[in-house]
Amino acid sequence: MTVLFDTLSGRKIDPVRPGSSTVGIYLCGVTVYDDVHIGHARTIVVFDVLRNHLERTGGLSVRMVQNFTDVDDKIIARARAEDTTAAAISGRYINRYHDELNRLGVQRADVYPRATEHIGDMIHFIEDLVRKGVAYRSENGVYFAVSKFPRYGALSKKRTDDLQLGARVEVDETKENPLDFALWKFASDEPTWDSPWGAGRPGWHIECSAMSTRYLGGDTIDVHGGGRDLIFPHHENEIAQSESRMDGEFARIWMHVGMVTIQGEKMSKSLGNIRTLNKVLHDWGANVIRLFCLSGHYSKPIDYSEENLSESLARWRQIEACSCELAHAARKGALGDDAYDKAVAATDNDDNDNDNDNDVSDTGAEFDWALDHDLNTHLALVALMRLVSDTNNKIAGGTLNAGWASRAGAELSRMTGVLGLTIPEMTEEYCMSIDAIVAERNTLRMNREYKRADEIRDRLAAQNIEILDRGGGETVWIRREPVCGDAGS
RNA sequence: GGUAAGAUGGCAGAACGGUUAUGCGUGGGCCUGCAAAGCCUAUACAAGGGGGUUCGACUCCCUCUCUUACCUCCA
Repeated sequence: MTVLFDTLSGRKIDPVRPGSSTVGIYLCGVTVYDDVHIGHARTIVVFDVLRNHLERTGGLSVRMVQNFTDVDDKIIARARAEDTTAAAISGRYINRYHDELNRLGVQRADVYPRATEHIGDMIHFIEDLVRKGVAYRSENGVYFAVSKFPRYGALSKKRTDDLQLGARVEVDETKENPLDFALWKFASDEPTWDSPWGAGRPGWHIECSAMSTRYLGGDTIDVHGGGRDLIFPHHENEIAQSESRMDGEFARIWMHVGMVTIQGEKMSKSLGNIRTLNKVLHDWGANVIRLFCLSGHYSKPIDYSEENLSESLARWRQIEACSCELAHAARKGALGDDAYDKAVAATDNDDNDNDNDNDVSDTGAEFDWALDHDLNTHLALVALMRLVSDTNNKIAGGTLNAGWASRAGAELSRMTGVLGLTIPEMTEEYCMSIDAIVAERNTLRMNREYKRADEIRDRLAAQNIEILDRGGGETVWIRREPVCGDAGS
């Protein structure tokens, strides 16, 4: 059973309802007026892993909905600045979003609803709220009356009194209460939509309430999440408006992902410390970024730094090497190297003979256990790395046999699959061609023609193939994913 | 000013009321034609300060200090 920490109740809750085999997840996506950055990416990667874990390990069917906010003052401002339309701006960034997240290895959501395509739903939603007497029309728009929702502040653990005292915003005198938030804003400049109250645009929060209702069955959502910074006011307001309308619980679990920081400070436009996903992807590659995003618990901040990324790179290098080692051992077994396996079996008997098989499944269980417990990816990574180091131990001890290699190989690819890491596929032909070159080099080495042997090694290195010479004339090669490394970020 | 979260060994970062986290780094060794990778071994008094609860606390409670986030758009 998987449990996730719910921000609202402070408890760990099973995202799966009793008797159900499906989980509905709504992830608050991005406002598409600029490039996606590593902070957005972390949130999305976390939810991607959650989804993989529920689907692959839990055998559940996950419905993933992620919105695009494509109507917003910033989009409009940007459109003006570029002398184009808001739709052109949002379209451009949505395309980039898909392209970059695809490169990051993120599985596509089932639906990507856009605010502008659901104006009708939002209007109906607001009408219901007005009818219920929790929303009112004023000079500048239609507002939600926070005073009509006693639980307001429950998610962000704020009392409405405190909020009023601390308000730094300029108070809009036309509102009944400074905390009231806009459901519909009157506007005359494009883009606008007609509504029963007048032409204008929807407020920000209403889109998520309307679209999550539409795409996740209209009942209580299983998991609703996003970045920590959305807790207030965005999610708080969503709860207020949605629960006022449906008279029930809006979401069973509120899951919030910590910020990505730069030297301890939140990444933000105003500080000018944004690292775009595009750039980071170019510098480190998808696997290293994902390992970085998963290196700490999702609820805590992680610091984007050269050191931290390098550590993730080192981890990735080990995983890569392990995968090639296992493939190598499995190939050798497949070729019927009986003498080899027998020799290994003999060695195996010396120490704790048959606990080898258990090691693999134990490590797999440890991995699953970690993810089951509030998606503890850090601990899951520890399990993954243990499989790597167990393999290395066997290699060093000369006890790596084909059977273990194939089991460990399968487990490794299962784990990396859940984490969304991609080890490049290698065709049989490719492996054989590299094997042939390696054999040629080994012949040269036996003849002490080291200079020519080193040339071959260099040539392979240029193709990102690393050569590991082992005793007994055995050589293993490892395919490396090229990574630029971060040049002085 | 209000609210919340957090302070773990050189760095990163978990779990847990009593047992080695783990990884990176660093020293030494093994392996190699040389490398690289890996293995072995060593290294770390670890728990922000002060109280308390307990047979026993890094883990629970109080307090102080500091950090970050949120209170405006924000993943």
